[in-house]
Amino acid sequence: MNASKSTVKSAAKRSGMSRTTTTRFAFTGNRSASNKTPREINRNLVFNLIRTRQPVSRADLARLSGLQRSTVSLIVEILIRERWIFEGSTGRLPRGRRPTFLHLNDQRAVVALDIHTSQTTVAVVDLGGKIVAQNIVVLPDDPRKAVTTIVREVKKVLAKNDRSFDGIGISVPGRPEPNPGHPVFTPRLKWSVVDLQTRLLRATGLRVKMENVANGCVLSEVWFGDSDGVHDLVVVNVSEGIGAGIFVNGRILRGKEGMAGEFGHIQIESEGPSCACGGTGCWESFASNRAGLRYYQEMSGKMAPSFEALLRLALSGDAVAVAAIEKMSQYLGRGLRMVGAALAPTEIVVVGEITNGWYLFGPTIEAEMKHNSLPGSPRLRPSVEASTARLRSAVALVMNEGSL
Amino acid sequence: MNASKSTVKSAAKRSGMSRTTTTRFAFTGNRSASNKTPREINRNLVFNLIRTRQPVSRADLARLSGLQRSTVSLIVEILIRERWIFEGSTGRLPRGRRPTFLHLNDQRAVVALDIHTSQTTVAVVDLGGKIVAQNIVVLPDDPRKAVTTIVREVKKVLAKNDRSFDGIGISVPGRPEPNPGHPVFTPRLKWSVVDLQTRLLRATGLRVKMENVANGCVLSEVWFGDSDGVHDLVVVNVSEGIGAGIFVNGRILRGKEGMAGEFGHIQIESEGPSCACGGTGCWESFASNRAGLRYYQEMSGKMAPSFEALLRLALSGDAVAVAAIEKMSQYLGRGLRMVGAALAPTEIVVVGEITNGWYLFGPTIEAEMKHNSLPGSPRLRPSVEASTARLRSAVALVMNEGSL
DNA sequence: TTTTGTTTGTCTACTCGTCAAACAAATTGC
DNA sequence: GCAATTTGTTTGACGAGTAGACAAACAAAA
Repeated sequence: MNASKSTVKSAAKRSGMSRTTTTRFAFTGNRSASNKTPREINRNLVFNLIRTRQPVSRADLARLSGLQRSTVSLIVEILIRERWIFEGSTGRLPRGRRPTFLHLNDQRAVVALDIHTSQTTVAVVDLGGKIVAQNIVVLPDDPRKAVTTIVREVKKVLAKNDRSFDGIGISVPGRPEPNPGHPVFTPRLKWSVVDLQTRLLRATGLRVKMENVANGCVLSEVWFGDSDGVHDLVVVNVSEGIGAGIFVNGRILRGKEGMAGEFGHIQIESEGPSCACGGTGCWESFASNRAGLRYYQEMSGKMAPSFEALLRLALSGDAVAVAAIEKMSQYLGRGLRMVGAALAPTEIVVVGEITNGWYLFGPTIEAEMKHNSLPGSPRLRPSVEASTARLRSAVALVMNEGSL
Repeated sequence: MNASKSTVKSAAKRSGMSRTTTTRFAFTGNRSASNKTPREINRNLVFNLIRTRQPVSRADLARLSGLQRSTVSLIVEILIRERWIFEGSTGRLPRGRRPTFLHLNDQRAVVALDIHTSQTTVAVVDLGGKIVAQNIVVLPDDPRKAVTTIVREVKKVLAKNDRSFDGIGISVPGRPEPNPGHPVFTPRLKWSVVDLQTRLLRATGLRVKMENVANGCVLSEVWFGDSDGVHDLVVVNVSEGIGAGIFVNGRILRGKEGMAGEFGHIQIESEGPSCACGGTGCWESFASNRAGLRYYQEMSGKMAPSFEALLRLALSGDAVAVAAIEKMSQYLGRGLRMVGAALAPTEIVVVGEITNGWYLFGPTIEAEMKHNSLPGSPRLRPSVEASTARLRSAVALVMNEGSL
């Protein structure tokens, strides 16, 4: 009704005035915030700081977070009551009153499963990412027996380790999108991950979370990596196939039905070997471990028993093995350039067996990646201890509510 | 010190108990929240609801947002005081007391610039996305004069339109990452966008924001599109080159130095025409408008004056023109399959001249995209009125604080 | 016309959570 | 022993959302 009141006379002159209203609008999602919201946010913040900086005092937390000491104290009290952390000693000593140091409660742990096509690692990982126990199991061929074996091993490890278990985190090849109704894409497994999930839940009563290998490594990197301000990161997993985990804007990019990051099935040549996905010329048929094995066979006429064996050959000086992996590395680099152009992450981390020969093939991969690349080309580095990363991801999987 | 108190006896048994603690942890960024944070979030929420649902009553807003009516009233009071909205009439009438309807204040507006290599559109767009005035300017070749011309036209449009202007939003080809120190990537422009930015700021005193064309279209789609729950969206801009704007997890994916989405420079064949980026076999050298023109020349020996002309030829039945654009469409589809595999968005929107011939070439593009694609293949559609989308993006650019 | 039921928007009391400042406790240096 | 420094807690003020009561406004039925 009083719209006439808001008539503006001279637009150009008024423009200066309208700038006094500094507030603008952003998309903050479509969930409303209550007066409990700040506590939720700050609780997360404080917990993550304790996780990454432990041992740490309340005063330190206040300085790191920007919150008042009193607020930090209240939040810490809750975290202690809920057994996420506890008070302990040892740490940097300041001049004045001795601080009480806070530690992550490493009595809390998760069961971690790192599933490969043939073997599976069952482990216990504590809240701080330490691998407390570890057990490699070779699975039987029969799908039913495979699942039963895993369940048995999990129960064994639960009984043996006297901890408070929060859940089970599983790393699988493929895309086990957890939303109901959505299909599960795990072409390399002979048995059903959904089946495993329900049977584990029934057998243990624990929450079970599954995740793609590459996404898992991303979570590990983000939770346990020493880099603080990780905002962009792509993990490329090179094994039998190639898949990527994409971390941008503080979250994993999942995409429809969890299929984001399937760079391995992007066609990089119109002609090429046919791929399991039905297409031809997919990146992974040029740059995966299986491609390396194929090149070796083509070059030498002989067949290497496994990629690990081929890599050992190359590292011990076999020229043909080197040439085969070199060719694979070139294609790897070319594909990584594609990843860089698509996403422009600050960093690409390569996970897979080839990282064991990084000093030999890393330069080739990187050179090919940087060749003719656009500005903003990412840093490239091999993952340190991929197995650890995959197991550690279980902690993040089970604990993580939001950015899962 | 009292860590002994937290020792847990039987892990397997206790696991059930630990589930009572339902709260988990997420990454919520590293900024702490104050007790003003909920207001900030809810203010955004309410404003966006008014923007998309106007005219709308306070009671409706409460229902839509999940907030209490009293809370909504307080927020609305602020928004009215700050002149973002005003009370008016007309709207759906319920049984009981007549509601007061809230409208966006369409006296507030921005100047929108849609810059192409040769011509530029200067427009006034109000808060609701309505294009109030529009003026197409052909720029002189001389870089300095080009910038001067734009500044002059902006001043003219400011003087002519009696509104309260909040800023200037500019859509440019290239990647004008606004962070200081970062390089600006606009290879198709002969003059400096940074120069334009500072001169516009000095001449008008208004805030100036620049954005890549594709990202701009994303913003338009998200701000003014009728789809509510847009969470994944990729806009692929096909003109002289090819670039994509990526919207995931409620934000634009920018990447290092704003370079994310440069799919056009991904190599899809190892052999092919050399590209401006220095590489060979880039997608855009097979699927951009310029590729279409090249195909036509190769097929007919004749040269079409522009892609628009070529498209007109095709639409009027010229078989060679159809064949040329058909070939371009096949490559376009193949590249879109790549975009789908990389990001798995729910929807891909194509922007560019070719959308004017969608009924002819759309099916080819879509068929090629779906061919051998993975599960979770995206929907594909042409953008309606690309020029409008680009101009409207100015509003989002100027108003948007967070997801810019 | 009157009555009844519905809907809107405001008001008030209450709760939650952060902040700021004061304060006590603990520790080092002089 | 005393001052300076640092930690962690306590207290009150303030901002913000919730829940429920309330009056006003209106439509439909009596």
